[in-house]
Amino acid sequence: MVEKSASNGDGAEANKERKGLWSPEEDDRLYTRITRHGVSTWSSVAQLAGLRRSGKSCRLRWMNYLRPDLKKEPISKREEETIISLQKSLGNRWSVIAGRMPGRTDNEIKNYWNSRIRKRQQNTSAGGKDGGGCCTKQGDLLAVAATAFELAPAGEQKPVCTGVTTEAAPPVPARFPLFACQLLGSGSGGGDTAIATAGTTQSTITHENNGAGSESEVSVGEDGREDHYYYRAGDGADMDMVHFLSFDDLLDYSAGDLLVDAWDHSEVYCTNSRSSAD
DNA sequence: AATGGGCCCAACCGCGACTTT
DNA sequence: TAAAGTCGCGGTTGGGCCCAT
Repeated sequence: MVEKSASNGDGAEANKERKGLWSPEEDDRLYTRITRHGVSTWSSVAQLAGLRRSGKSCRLRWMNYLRPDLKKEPISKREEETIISLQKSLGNRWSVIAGRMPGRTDNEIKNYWNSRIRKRQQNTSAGGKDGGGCCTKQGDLLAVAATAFELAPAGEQKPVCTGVTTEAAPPVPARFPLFACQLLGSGSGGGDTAIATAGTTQSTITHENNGAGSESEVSVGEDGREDHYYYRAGDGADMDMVHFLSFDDLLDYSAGDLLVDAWDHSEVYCTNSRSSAD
């Protein structure tokens, strides 16, 4: 870093903006100022706290280190899986990813990604191809669900489903970053599951009840109404257009409406007037 | 014990978006 | 409407730690 010592010399240097690592005294000043008086603008915080730091630097220090709600423990395996799945669907939108992971900062996640996951994936991609895009295997779906469950802030981790049929499948979290659905179309589509992350336009659909565990390309798009997406099977697939909703929408339902298996959402659709077919 | 390389992570930089004047 | 100020984001840098040699 630019400088290591907390205290500079006097004179001209005294008015110069400080850079580099923060001293405990600076941390204390900033923390005290913000917890007592809040933030109007970051540049004023720097001034009023008596810090020779830019507002930008103060903001960064607070957001990445001093904020009381930050988790101090290392990123867990499940959190890592969350990062991987969210990065797949959202790209390098670290602040959005961090928003889904309470207690974690964008900088922390970005660093973690750059220093560990990306390198690991680079190594493994030398061997086998990672198809990219969305999850295509039931195991992946469950893994994503498991990690997503961890996303929910403690107060929101209310199990909303019963009758989970597989030990690996957790309850649907209160806030789930993904879209998921069970096809309602007639014929063999009825037992299919689909999952896609918000904002994606392509995914795959996994057939479970036609015996083969095969997959079809599907497209995801908005049907013109708010928070309302459709799934359309690709060429050759034997299913109709279906509606599905984000798990965030599940918050709109009373507990009684949500007594569904994590991977059997048909009841949700049945009770969701907004998602009825046109 | 010395040293060189790799890794981690705190912090800076540049830029675009947004807000205020 | 334009300019200035501010914020927030993603990319990058570089110091320090750890470990193998």
